[in-house]
Amino acid sequence: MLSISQAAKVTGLSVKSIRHYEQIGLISAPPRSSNEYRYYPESLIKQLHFIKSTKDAGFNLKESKALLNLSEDNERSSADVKEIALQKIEELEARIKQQQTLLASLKKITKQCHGDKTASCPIIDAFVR
Amino acid sequence: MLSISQAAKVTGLSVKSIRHYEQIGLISAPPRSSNEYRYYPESLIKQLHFIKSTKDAGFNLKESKALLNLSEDNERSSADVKEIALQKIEELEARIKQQQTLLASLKKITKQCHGDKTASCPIIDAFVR
DNA sequence: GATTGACCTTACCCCAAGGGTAAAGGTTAT
DNA sequence: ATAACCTTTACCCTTGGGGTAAGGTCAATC
Repeated sequence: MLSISQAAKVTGLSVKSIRHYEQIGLISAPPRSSNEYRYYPESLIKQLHFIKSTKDAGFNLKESKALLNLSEDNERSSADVKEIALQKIEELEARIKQQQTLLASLKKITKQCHGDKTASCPIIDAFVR
Repeated sequence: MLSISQAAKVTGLSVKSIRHYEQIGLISAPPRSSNEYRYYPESLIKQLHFIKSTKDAGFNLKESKALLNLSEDNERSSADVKEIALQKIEELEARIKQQQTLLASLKKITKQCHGDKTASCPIIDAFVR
């Protein structure tokens, strides 16, 4: 049974995050020792590992929760999992595309700026219209 | 002199945003009529337009503030403006790159999932480790 | 036995950039 | 006068925690 700081260390999460996940019901409350300290059995450590992985993969906590539920559901169909993943892929693609558009236009106007001591500035001009 | 909803309409901002910008000191407080309604002179409308443009270009409010200050500073050097823009470009490039990495690995593991009625799922497996 | 440092607890405020809603009051047109 | 719409302040909500305070606990050293 690991203490919360040990759980944080092995999972790569912060102590604060772990408490937070408990508070929002992402993981269930761990058992407490007589001094009210939280202690994490293997099953919870595994869940925390799982959440860390999904977070690293770009999912938010709500999605992590859904994935965690599916991971523990023996009756699941992989189609349900794949749907969540495909949705995230679409979302990522859209976000990337939008940022690429922003980047391109910002680069374009920035290139035209001399970047010297004079006040004349095409970047500012682009925003003034 | 435009009312706040008229100001919102012409700038493309929301009423809520305009009040928010005032509250955080991004724009100065507009004059009020005897009934305490805010009224926006041309100068403020121009500032709001400017902020909308910078926001659309991907800058956050703090950066918008800095750019707005520079836009009104006759003593500015375009180098200062360009520095902010270049910084944002770097930031965008880094974010895009990171998301592309995420996207690539997510696509890779997702492709391996059959997405059928069986429980077997390489996506879940990737998160369990 | 006492102290020290590291750990734990709850509870509160904070970030960005507003959205939503309520309660109250003002304006405009019919 | 009444409806429809506008404005005001004020408060709570969002995401994913970070920071900090005040207090309790534990293990080790003196």
